[in-house]
Amino acid sequence: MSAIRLLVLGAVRMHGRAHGYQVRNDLEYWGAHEWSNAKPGSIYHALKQMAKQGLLLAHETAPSTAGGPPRTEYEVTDEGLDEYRALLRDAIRSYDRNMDVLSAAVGFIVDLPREEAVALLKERIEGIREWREAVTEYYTPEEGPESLGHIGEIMNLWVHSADSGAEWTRGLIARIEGGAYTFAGEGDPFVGVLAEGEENPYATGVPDPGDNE
Amino acid sequence: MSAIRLLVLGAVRMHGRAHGYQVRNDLEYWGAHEWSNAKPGSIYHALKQMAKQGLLLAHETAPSTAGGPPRTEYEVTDEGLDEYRALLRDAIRSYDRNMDVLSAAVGFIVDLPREEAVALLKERIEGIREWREAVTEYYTPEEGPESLGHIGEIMNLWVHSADSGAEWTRGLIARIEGGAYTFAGEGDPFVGVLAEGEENPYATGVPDPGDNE
DNA sequence: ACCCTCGTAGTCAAACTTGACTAGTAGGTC
DNA sequence: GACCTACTAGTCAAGTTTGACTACGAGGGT
Repeated sequence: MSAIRLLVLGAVRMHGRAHGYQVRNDLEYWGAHEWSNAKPGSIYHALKQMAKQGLLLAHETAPSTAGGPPRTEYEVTDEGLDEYRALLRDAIRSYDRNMDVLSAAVGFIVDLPREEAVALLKERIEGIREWREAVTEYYTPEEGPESLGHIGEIMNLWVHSADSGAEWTRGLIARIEGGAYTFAGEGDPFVGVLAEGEENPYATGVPDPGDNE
Repeated sequence: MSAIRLLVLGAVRMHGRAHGYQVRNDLEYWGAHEWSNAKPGSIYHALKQMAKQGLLLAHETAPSTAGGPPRTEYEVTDEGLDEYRALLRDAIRSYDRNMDVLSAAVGFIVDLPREEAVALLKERIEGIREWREAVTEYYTPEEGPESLGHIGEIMNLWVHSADSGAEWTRGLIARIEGGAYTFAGEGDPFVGVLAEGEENPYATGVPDPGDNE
């Protein structure tokens, strides 16, 4: 599962009502193009698809205030809200070796109560531990680890990265338990979207962090 | 870019001539289903696509030795070999935040001369360093890092993971420079595919390393 | 003889992703 | 006043990925 649905649902929800271009700008503001496949086509596709599935409600709107083609505005339905929360919880809880989903979820984590966030992160650590154990046991041949040759380096890479992920998760838990950030039901929520007309302070023109692909 | 083309080219090349099911088995043997999108559909699609592009040569074959539908065997063309090497070098050199490509490349790294492997890995470290610098500088707001709120945790996650990737890379360089493994032109290459009829010692039946998605 | 399962080899439709393209308005400038 | 660029908002075809499905034969049980 890619992160795009979670990102789009989260963005629309923060606005209450948003059109595709607004979502696009928010994702750029969040830097999501750096760590997820949040390209225009994917965003518009996700909006239409989720509208078809009843997760979003589409409103046709007049041809826009300042130039350009007519736009469609979307609102999250009750069903969409359930889906959003399910995706969010799943993304935090489960270790799936692709960080885009986790990154998106971290951006929305304050939508959960503080205790639940911590509990989910602890589930995550446990999942990493289990995964690590299964993999190291499974890929340890009887003739000793050397019989794998350089192939063992692949497992080494994955285990290394799992350990690093667990360490980061433990750090985040500590900060959250230490009272950092404002979670659900703790007062004014953090505002993470651009208001209509507001410009992205991190927008293009700044040296691109070098996609050396 | 996904890892599937590199994996498929590499698998076919190791056999000299292989049909889709063989490639499929090799990838399972390598554990690629754990760390890449190597599903049957993707593999057969990649084979057909690369045949159409002239990277592979397709041979229609008699309806198989032991049951089942007729199969198509593939061979890597000269053009395909160039592509294979280009993909391999690129995958090692460039930091693209998705480990499946790197994992695949590590599996084939001994196809390169030892010095080149080390040089490419050093390029990789340099790329990570540049990426890290650009990102930390870019996403540090003037009002101090606290103004980002919990959003800063996303950057924290990515930087943490980049550092971990660099550390792993340094470790691998050290092992290679220390003489580990057998590289191109250093004698009998490591055999990493299943012979016809050979069974996968790591095959299913073993507890699945828990895809908690 | 019949059924059931397993292994072999692959196809296919539906969904998703990508990158290039369209189309309209505003604003500057020569 | 004609042209050029930038911004707004989105569409589209081509390519890729997914997960479920097909079809065939061998082997074993009853």
